Amino acid sequence: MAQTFPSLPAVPEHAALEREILAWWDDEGIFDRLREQNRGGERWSFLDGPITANNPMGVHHAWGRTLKDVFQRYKALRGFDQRYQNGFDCQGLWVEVEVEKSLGLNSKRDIEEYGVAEFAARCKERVAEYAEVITEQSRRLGMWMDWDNDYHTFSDTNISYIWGFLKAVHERGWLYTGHRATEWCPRCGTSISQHELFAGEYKELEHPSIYVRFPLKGREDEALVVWTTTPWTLPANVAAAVKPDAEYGLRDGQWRLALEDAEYDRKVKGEELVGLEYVGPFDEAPAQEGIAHRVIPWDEVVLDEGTGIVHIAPGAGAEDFELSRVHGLPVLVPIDESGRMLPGFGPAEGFASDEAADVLIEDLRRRELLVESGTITHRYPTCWRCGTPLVFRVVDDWSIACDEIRQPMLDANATVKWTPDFYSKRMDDWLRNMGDWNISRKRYFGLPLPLYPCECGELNVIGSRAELEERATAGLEGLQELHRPWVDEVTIACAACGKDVRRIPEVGDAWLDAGIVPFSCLGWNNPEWIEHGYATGAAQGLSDADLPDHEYWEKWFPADWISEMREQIRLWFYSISFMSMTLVGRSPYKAVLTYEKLLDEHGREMHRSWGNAISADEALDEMSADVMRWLFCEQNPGQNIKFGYGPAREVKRRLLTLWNSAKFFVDYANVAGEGEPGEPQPLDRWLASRTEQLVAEMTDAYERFWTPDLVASYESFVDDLSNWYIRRSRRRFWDGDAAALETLRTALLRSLVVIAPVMPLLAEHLWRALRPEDQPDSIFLASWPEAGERDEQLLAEVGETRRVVDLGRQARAGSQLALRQPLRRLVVQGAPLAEAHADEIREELRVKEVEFGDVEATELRVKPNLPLLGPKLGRELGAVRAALEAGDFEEVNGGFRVAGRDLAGDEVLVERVGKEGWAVTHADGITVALDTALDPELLVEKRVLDLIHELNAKRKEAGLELTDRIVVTLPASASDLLAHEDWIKDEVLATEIRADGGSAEPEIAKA
RNA sequence: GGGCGAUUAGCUCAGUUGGUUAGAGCGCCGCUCUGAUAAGGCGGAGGUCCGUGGUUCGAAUCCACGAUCGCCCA
Repeated sequence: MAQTFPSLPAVPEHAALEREILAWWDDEGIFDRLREQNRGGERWSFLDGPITANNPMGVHHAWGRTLKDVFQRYKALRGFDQRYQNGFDCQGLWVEVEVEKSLGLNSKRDIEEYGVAEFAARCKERVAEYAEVITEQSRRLGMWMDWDNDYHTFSDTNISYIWGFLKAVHERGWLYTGHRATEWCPRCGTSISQHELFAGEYKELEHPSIYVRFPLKGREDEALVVWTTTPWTLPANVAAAVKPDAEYGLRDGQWRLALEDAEYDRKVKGEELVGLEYVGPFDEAPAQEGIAHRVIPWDEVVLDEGTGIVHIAPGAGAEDFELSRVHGLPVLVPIDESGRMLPGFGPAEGFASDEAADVLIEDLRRRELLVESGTITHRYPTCWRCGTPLVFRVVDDWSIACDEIRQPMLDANATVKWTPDFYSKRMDDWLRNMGDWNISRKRYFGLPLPLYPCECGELNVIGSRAELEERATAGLEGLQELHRPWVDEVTIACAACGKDVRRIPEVGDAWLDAGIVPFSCLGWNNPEWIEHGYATGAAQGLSDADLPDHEYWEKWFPADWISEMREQIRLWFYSISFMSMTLVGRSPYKAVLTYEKLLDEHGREMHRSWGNAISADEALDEMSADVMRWLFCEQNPGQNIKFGYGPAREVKRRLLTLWNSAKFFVDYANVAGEGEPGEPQPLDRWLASRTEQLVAEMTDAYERFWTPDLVASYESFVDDLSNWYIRRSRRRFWDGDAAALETLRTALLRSLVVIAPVMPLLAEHLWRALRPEDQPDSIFLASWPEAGERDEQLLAEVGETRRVVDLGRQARAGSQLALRQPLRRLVVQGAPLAEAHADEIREELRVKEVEFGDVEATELRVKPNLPLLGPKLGRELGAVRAALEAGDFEEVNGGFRVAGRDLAGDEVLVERVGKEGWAVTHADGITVALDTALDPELLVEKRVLDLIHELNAKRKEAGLELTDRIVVTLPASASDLLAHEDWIKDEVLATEIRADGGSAEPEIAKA
């Protein structure tokens, strides 16, 4: 081996070597070369779900991005042509809120005063800034993507494709508008969806707690008493609900739920109150004009708080709204988007809903309708973005009816291969339960919904930018991009009556933006390829992405594989599937890898305020990219990962074994120079087979998208490599045996290729240190090592041999005899495969002789071979087992007679225990017996070995090189050891040994 | 209320088609090897395999019911 290798430091400096490799990849254009190499090969279509370009990436993103990169790298090593387009999610409320924060804007009114055009510019700048940050972090993680060709969901191209989808939806008759009761954030001025509600906090808040009289009509001096903590909802009251089967009592002119031990003037069932009319609390307000207030029945009336009579305001409560549908009640919405009382709603108009309380209470008191007034502290939901307490509103929303697409989506899901597979059931469950898709948001920087309803009743839906330009009657000249405010200036002619119509002001749900990606990025229905055609509108200047033609879409749709976290079942997986099923009736993906949530290493959520959050930058610096990737790959994706520096330290230590093995090779290969190749050994063939086994296991795990098996297989391989092959072969390396070195190097190189997708940087570094000159300079340009033939017999033999050695070590440990004490004999029974490896067992256990045969032990232990005897004996097995355990059996020519049955030799497992003067151990049917008798020769050899050990320790202490020769001076008392002079010289690289030393200790000097 | 997961050593987790004494890593204690190792090896302590029933010759594993935790839906 003429090559010399750059020496490796004792431990890897991960962060430094990673930066070096990243820079080298850039300098050499390795990624470009890889794509060039695979161009035109078989396709493997990956589709990247967009990451929100709104903040730096978090460690939880790094998990997903690691998985994506692992499988793209694997497929690339196998020569697949792939798309590497990264995606950024660019518009919607997430971006708006961050921009508002940075600008100090506090409401929609603030935004409008700031200027919607200016605001859009700031949003765009924020996206550009964080797209760059995330890109840099992703590169640092080792992710290979086509970074200048990202797709941005706010491009006009993307928007135009979504318009096409919405038009298709409308043509199918699925698009409708309607009322909806929703939690509402008065600061953000938009509704809070259910999942956003859970993301927010319930805070302990103090609110008014008041009891109000509702005088009954036609019953002088009788009134219902209701309780509320939201006085601002009273001007919207239209009904009062009672529980029909509960008892109510009248006392002092007030109807309330009847208490058991109280006296009343009259008691009735709730149902008797139903239908009564009453005077509402703010009947004089214009909004209340013409409203008949009556008592309605409701089984869900809460009886353990309040008065058992519930004030119903369908425009200000979810349950109230539902009741309004059942009972045909009018819906009055008393507050505007910012939570202010609307004109016409009584004395507090113009006040914010929480500030209205005092005014309203005072007004009620003046009119003698107030029974009681106090405060209550309770848990109340707040906005997850800004912490503002939420209110209820009924709003107009646009939705897509989903009943017709439900079954097709379920059918499509049945064709998808999910990993882990139980997520498939979750997707089914979501699809079976999914409600209509609410697509409108009352905000600014988002997808402009292309809906132009006309007074004449026609709903015009524009299907593309081109169509907009065609039908526009004004406003086109200022249309710099398909965003507000510019797009709002464009009017079109109504298709039905020809009148000018305007767009609705709403923007779209961000999942429309992401869901169209399988079409917009791949050029669906696009007649000709447009260079940089994706970099339109707000995306201009941020990306060079082309808009490919339809032929391209045919090639790359559907995706062979996608991977995102489990939330995406009801988000991205759902939206791309919905849109694909609508447009082309096919699932947009064939296989999915989904993963759970990232927690800190103790299993708590990461929170900046708890001090347990780890940023991606910090993690990349402190634990390094490879180690992070290793942690992510080690994790079962179906379970939450506990991520932190503790687990990272463990990984670093385990990677050290690989490093040490590589370093061992480098050190000895350099010393050996052009050493003579020694005889090929069975152990070499074993390592080659073991490597093929690794390749097969790894290939299988990649094909199953199951990363934990990658890590497990690799760690087990490295353990075998280091603790069996290298340790067993050290003497050959010392001798510079080229066959051993080459065997080790081949195994290292092949194993590095198969682990490279998991830890690309370290693998590349070691590849570069070890690669033969005729191999590619980057590991990623090497090809996948197709698993070759392996000698299963040999693998089994070595497995059994190691088993015997383990048992032998246990026997030695039990006998208190140090391993440096040579022994005469080891007898092995029940391990026929190990027989060919007797020499290795002899060396490992330092015995003179290994004998395969019967251990003549004083006691036999016989156990039933259950897989055989279980089915055969059935219920009788218990008796046989008990008899064997009790020792109640006799040996009959190779088999055993027990409990009246004859058992053949293979139907039992025989172990032998206890023998005078022998140390015996057994497991799994293997028994080893170690002769512990010592004799003078063995005792001297023990002293020689002790001496060798001592001298080598001194060499190390003195800092001698591996090749330095020494002169040894022994104390005179050790002169008898000179009988083994040559042996000692050989082991400690001595040129001379004298036994005339005056000191009690042996001494060494450099020769 | 319905659906989907999880529950195994102090901690983090494996556990194949149901099979003999349920494993690994970390941590703790003791011993030990070393011409690569900051490592490695061996042993020890540490287990109600969430619980209760059932199927079976045999259950951590399969079935039923329940508990706790997490997620989704209502």
